[in-house]
Amino acid sequence: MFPLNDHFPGYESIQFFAKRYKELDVSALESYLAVVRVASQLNRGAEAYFQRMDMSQGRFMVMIMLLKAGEAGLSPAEIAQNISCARATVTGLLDTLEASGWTERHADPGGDRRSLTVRLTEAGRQKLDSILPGHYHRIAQAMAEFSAEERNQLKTLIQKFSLGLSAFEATFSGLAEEKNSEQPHSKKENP
Amino acid sequence: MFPLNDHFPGYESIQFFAKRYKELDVSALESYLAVVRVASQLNRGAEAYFQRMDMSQGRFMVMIMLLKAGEAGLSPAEIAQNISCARATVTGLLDTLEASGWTERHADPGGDRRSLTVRLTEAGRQKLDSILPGHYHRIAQAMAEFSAEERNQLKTLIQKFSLGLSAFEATFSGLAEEKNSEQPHSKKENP
DNA sequence: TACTTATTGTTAGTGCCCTAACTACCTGGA
DNA sequence: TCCAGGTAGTTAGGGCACTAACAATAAGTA
Repeated sequence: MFPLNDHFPGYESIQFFAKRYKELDVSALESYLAVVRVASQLNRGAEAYFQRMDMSQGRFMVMIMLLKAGEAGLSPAEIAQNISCARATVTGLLDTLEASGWTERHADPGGDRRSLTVRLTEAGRQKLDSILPGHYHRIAQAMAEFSAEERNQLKTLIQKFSLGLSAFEATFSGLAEEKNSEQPHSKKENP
Repeated sequence: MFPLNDHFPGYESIQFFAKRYKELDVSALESYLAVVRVASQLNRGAEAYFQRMDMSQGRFMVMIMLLKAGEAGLSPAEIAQNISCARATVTGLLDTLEASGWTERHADPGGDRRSLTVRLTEAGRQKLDSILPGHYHRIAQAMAEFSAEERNQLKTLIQKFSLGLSAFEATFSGLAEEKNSEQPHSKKENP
């Protein structure tokens, strides 16, 4: 009923590709695909939830950051860095958020006339109060069957996986790009 | 150097939110965020790799499915189902793939004049041969430090997590939608 | 057989995020 | 002091995947 997608990379399927490509490490691919699959499921689920709340993942992340920043606020550039997206993307997100009345742009109190300070409005805080409990509930439910030890194991293994990925990416993007300051895409982390 | 994004949901950050929202299950959220973070990293990495190869994740998945299908080919509707995307999306992907000469649409041999059969061309197969070894190499590298047992643990825990997610989604999307045949979004699974 | 209902692939239009290119502004060395 | 070079936010334009609606065709039923 809800098997996201059973067709795809089932065991026989992996065998098929393993025969054709000797670089394929079967058990590595199995774990990898399991993670990818859950990633997709996660993303889909979150997107659906946020959509029901008249919200998007990107806008949500901005609001989360601003809630945490409090009165001090954040500049668009800081937001972009924190949620790992392009500055231009933040402009768009803020336009939408501001149209809804959930954030405000103010002149930088520090006197840099290029810079802005963005703050959550009271309405914005209330919006988050209407979204976050359900969000956290979803997450708690998803992990309900996990023992404390399992949670730790999962976290640890995933982090190790992340390290493995990073290390590898680093080696060869290091050659090609070397110095590519403006950090591009990536995204999707929501407390 | 490559910490994707350290700013975001660090431990102190979670405490901050835990104070504000009692629904928040700290250890659940920690594991959840670890997965989400890796998901993002994964996606970003794959996207970067495919882009370098003049390819996109969606088009790649279509080609993978077609390679597996062989001479029999697949209809656009089947492709959509297999990779969990909308039929309209497949139309677009096939337009692009066809323009590159990697796939072809043929009249359905079964005689259903609504339906098409899509097949990989020889050039398409060669394209895959130029992409997949690197792709599998990436994956093998990422998992290189994992013992057989760790790979299994990771896979098992992730699958359990997936089940937890599904079970929960099912309960309340069951109420609202009930009968929403045309399966929408989701995506991102590539062997 | 005629009629209703379902399915196929496509088009049109939307949202989100990206890159590239700008203007305005700041900063640090000749 | 002046000016070369960096940084802030924005605009313009593109890619990809989605939904909604469509015409053509198939299948099920009275």
